[in-house]
Amino acid sequence: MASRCAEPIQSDFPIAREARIRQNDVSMSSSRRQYPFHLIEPKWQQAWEKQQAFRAFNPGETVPPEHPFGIRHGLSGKVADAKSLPAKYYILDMFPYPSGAGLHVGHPEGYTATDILARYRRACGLNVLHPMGWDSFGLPAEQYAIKTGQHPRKTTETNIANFTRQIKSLGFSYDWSRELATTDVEYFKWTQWIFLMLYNSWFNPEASKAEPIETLKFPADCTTEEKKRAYRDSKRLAFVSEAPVNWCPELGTVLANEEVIDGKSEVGGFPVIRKPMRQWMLRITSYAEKLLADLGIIDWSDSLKEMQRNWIGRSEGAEVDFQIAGGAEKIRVFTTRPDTLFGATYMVLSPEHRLVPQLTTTEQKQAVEDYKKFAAGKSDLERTELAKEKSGVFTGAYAINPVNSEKIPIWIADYVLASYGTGAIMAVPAHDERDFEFAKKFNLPVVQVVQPGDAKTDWQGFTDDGSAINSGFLNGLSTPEAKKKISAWLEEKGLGKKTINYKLRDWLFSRQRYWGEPFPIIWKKDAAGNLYHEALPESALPLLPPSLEDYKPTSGGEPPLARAKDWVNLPDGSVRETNTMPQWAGSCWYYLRYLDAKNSGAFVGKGADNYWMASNGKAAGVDLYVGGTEHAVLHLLYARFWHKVLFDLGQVTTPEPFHKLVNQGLILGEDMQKMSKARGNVVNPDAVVAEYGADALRLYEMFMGPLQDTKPWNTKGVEGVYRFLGRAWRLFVDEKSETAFEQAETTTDPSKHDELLDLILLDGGITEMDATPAQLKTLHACIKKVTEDLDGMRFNTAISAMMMFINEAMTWQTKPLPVMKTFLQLLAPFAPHIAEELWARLHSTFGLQATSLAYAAWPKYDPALLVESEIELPVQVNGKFRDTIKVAVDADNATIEAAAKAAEKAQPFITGKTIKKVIIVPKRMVNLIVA
RNA sequence: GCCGGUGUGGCGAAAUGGCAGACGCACAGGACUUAAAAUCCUGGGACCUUAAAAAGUCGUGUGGGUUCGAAUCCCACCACCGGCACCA
Repeated sequence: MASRCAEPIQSDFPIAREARIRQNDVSMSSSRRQYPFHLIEPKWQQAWEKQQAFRAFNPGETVPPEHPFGIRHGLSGKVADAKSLPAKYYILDMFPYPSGAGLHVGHPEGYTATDILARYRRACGLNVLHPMGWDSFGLPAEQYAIKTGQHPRKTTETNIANFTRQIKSLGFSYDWSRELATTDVEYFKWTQWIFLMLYNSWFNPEASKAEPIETLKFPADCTTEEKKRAYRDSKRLAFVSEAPVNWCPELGTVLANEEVIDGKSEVGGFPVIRKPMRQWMLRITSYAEKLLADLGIIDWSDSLKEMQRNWIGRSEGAEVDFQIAGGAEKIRVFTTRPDTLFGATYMVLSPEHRLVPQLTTTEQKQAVEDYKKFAAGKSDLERTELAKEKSGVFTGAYAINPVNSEKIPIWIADYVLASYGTGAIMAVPAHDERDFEFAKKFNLPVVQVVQPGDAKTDWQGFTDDGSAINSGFLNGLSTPEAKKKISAWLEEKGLGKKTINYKLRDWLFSRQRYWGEPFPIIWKKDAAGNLYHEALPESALPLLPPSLEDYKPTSGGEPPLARAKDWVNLPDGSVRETNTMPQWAGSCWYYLRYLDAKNSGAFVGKGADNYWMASNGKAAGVDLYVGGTEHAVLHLLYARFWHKVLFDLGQVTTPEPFHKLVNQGLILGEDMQKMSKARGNVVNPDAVVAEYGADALRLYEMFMGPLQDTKPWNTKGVEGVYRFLGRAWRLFVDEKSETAFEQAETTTDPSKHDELLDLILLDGGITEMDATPAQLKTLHACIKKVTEDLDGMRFNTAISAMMMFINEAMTWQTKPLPVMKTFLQLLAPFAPHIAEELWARLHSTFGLQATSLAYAAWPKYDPALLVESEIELPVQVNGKFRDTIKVAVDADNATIEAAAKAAEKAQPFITGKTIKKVIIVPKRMVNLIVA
């Protein structure tokens, strides 16, 4: 605090002057720091960086002399092999997109949680890999380039520099030597390389895995080179498809299904329309079954697994062929209810179905054409909005129901999707809500074929299981039995077979953008003048994008890359692919690159993959992955898919990338609304760090509540944990160090900081005396709670345990050195700067050798110290709490019963009554049951 | 509509079958101070009673159930949040 006036005041004038000065003092002292975090935090951040304290070592790498990891584990020089290293722990954050807006308080929430655990596991003796990087391709930098002409790389670099500064100011223990950006040439070279792996592979259904394209056998009719090429191209995991895609005019690009929400783009919320285009697709549908099944071997939340399950959307049923009346063709439908076949009174094809033109009768031709136009013109958004009202037209044609030879009309309607199943359905209006609605609107017949178990239930629109009626040889069978019988019957007659369908669609993988990875693909013409594609050789990688003056799509609607004529057109007449990959490409495998970030010969070295991804006894893959829930069906599904392809091709050793995954909850603004610029409720971490320090921000974000929960920000809450840190500081530091504080407050010269810190002295109450049993008990209770809570990721309650320790320790006259040291170890993962500072001071003051707290072995609690000789037991009468009694911890039931019956406050409730029963739960409570 | 989650003081929360509300915020009172800030101490779910307390009653979204005993387990309902949504 600034000096108080000790001199007697002499005259009126100086009084006024003094008052003015004091007023200044007030405003200054209101921002008086609890402790000099502004000196401590940069100091330790620099120390860690200089020491490379958090560098993780791969087998074969060299541990520098004096490195704290080497000291802890007795390692120096070259690490011979994985066996000479301690067990690994790979803890990963979802890397951020470095936006121009900078870090948001939501980022440090997950990052702090992982940092605490990384530091904890390091203290426990594990070799911890904790990396950070940048998901730096993406639209905003490109849009800025279109507006200003500034190259997206420039914008990206500026933003990365800002993110780096912000993240480093929070003291996270990342291994920065492994930093990567998806826009690095040396990184996206390998993204392109993995694309070539996909391109050069096919999914062998017999082996149920991806294999090199060379293993694909050609069918007999593939006689020419052209036919063989076409056959191969139809089987590749990366293939070209001319199909209706999600086109977003506003963004000027196509989007994947996962990027379209309610008919609008996930980014920006712009309308999306269906448009047929030639696009690159990845055959993720081949992996639907594995992606579903392997959810069983990973430790993710049920809700997240459920989201992926729903997205994959597996459903079991049968395909059934319907003969067209008077025609040669058959229409194949998919149904999950083959047992209702007798109730199929009409059929519906999607308007785009390939048989529609040929089976439409002349009379209906105009109506069908008009309807097709109407349906095609609808945007996805309109389709959803109009979903309530069914529409469709009759084709004039009929089909034959194979079970009863009935002639049933064939309609087209847009409630039948071309892209699911076979694009055609048999309609059973009695037992399907949509068919029922359609039948009502167009007066089509409804035939009941399932009897509900409960006679009171209306059979119209009854979609549950029941028993079959009006169904010939199925009559009387329960729905599951009927399904089995009809499936067998269909297979026997060659009319159909059991099938599994998925909602999951192949992944639309190309974008009409500049700021993404170019495809390593060129297009050529064959003798007949048909275009075909060819991959560039690995030696041509990285394929760099051309430099452009203008980043807009061409006036002809071609992607921006098409503007670079010299780049597109090759001397031999072939042309380059001008689409680029989506932002997801880079994020699909970054966790693998961290394992071996500098490898120039492979996307990841075998040894590195083996060591970091191998099972650590419990799990294989990334041990813990923390990030937001917004990637549930995007990044997390795509990355699993790529990983499985790489696994099948022998490129990685684990079938799943992320063993345990935790979603941190959203942080809302103080007004309980989602933080947004428009609402003006965004909290800037820089401002919080400037006012309270990084340790306080970290601690507050963890103290707010459970990591997974959504919770509102409250600046007063930051002050609360900040005060706690201040109390911790004052527990260690002599109050006479005030002078140094005051100077530290006013000094802006950083070269004075060390000097000022040297003036701060330890509290005289800290001694080398032995701790009292009570002190040991307080400490060990805290060790136990913090350790268990860290294992369970319950950071909020771990912090409250440390608060209790501090509250108790503040009453101590003497503070035993070992107790104080151990407490700092518990605090270190949460608030590493203050803990390191006090740790170093304790050691130097007592003439001890200090190694970085970051690698000090995690303390163990001694259960013997926590044993109570006497315990308090609640006494209940008829289940209601009445009193507590004190008994010896090992008291027998008779003693407890006697004590309970004698409990003073229980007397009014038991005197004059008979005790029928006594329930004693050892060490928990006594319940007296009276009549 | 379907799937998943959540519901506890003025607020963030704790307790996962055994003393509801730990820890923190906000608030109130006190100490220190000429004063304030900071710090330290004390208090606190509601109701009833009281000078004050003690005692008592009620209390974890609502209604029922299981149990000696329920915030916790079961059934039904309500509200909010997230996801999916014509997927046959």
